[in-house]
Formats: sequence, structure tokens, C-alpha cells
Amino acid sequence: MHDWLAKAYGPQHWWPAETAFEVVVGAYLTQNTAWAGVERSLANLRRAGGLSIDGLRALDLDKLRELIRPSGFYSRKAPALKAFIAMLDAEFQGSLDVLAATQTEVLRERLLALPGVGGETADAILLYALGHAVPVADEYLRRITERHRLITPLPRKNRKGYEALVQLTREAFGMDALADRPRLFNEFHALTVAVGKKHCSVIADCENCPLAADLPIECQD
DNA sequence: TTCCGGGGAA
DNA sequence: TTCCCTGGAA
Repeated sequence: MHDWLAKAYGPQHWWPAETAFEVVVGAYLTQNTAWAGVERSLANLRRAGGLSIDGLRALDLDKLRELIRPSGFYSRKAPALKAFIAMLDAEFQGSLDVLAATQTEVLRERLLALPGVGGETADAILLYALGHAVPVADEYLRRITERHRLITPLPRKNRKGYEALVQLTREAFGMDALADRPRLFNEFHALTVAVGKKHCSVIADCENCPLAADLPIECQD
């Protein structure tokens, strides 16, 4: 699937951001939110100097909430971002480099313990902001793999279902050979989002989908 | 299961 | 107007 998608869509250049911290902020803001809204919020933050660790720390909660309003769920995302900074200050010397030096599994559990961070956000931060080689799963991947009969239908929203998708991705790519290559997981998730937006939304649109050849026979007409 | 939510698209 | 978006938590 990765190869078909790569051939159809080309390099995705993820994650679009100037700094690692901007990736972290974007990962929070994009939760169940269209990227266009995230870009508005990021522009607001940039203008207010809030796209650096020191800058975001200096913003009071009400101001932060107002700045990220365009990307929705601001009453939850604003305190969640503050909690990330608080963790960084208290446990990692306020440094993303120190955070990134933490062992992957330990780091993942620490991120998951944060308010407003579930599996997808934790893995997006690990992969795209901190450079750890972990797969990122999401609702698109769940739909794609379910519709292509690569998984049995999973409970939609719980950790078990998410972990099953991550595990499926790991096995598909071959964990050992790729342990030192975040690049493939990076590209695959980006491609998943691309094909998901075009063809595998709530309503499946399989015509001209790069993955159409892999559809189960009963779905082809 | 339901809520959080603005904003773009249908 | 309604639907949906690179989810998470009560």
C-alpha cells in the first residue's frame, strides 16, 4: 500500500513546521480538526510569539485559548498545551532535546499520561517532533484496513483498537529492519491521510483510488 | 455514548 | 442547513 500510494501521490513532506515545538503544538491542535483551522491558529500563535516554548509558557491561559480558537476544542486544547510545557519544565529541563533522548517506550507512556494526549497524538509527537521510529495510526487507517478486510472490525474509540492498528503497521513494515528508520513510518502516515481524505472518508469513494486493486472482491463492481 | 467547537464544504 | 475534520476523555 505504501508503494502504491507513494507512486500515486509522491513525497508528502511531513510534518509541515519550522521547528519541533511547532510540530508538538500542531499535533494537539489538529485533533479531530481540519488542517486549515490549525494553520489559522498557528498563524495567530506565531504573531503572538507563542510558537516557542518560552513564548507559549508566557501566554496566559485565556489568551492562549483565544489564539487557538480557529482549530476548535480550545477549552480542552489550551490547558493541554500548558500541561505539556509544565511536564517539560518539571521533568525534562524545559528541553525537547532532553525529552527526545528518553527511551521510546518510557517516553510514549509519559506522553499518554498527559491530559489531552491519546495514542495518535503521542505517536505523532514521537515520530514527527522527536524523531522516534514509531507508526502513527488514525481513523483513516482504521477505515482503510477495515474496508480492505485487513483487520476484523475494531471498537472505534479505545486504546486496544488503536494499538492493534499500530501493531498491524509494525508487522507490515517489519519492525527489526526499520527500527532505525522513522522515514517510512513518516511517509506512510502522511500517505494514509492523503488517500483517506480523497477516497476513504465516512463515505468510501473507491473509484480511481490508488488502493482499489486491493479491495476485497465483493466490493469491486 | 456523548461532549467539546470553529470553519470549510456539500 | 447539515456534515465532517490528521481525537480524547468523561
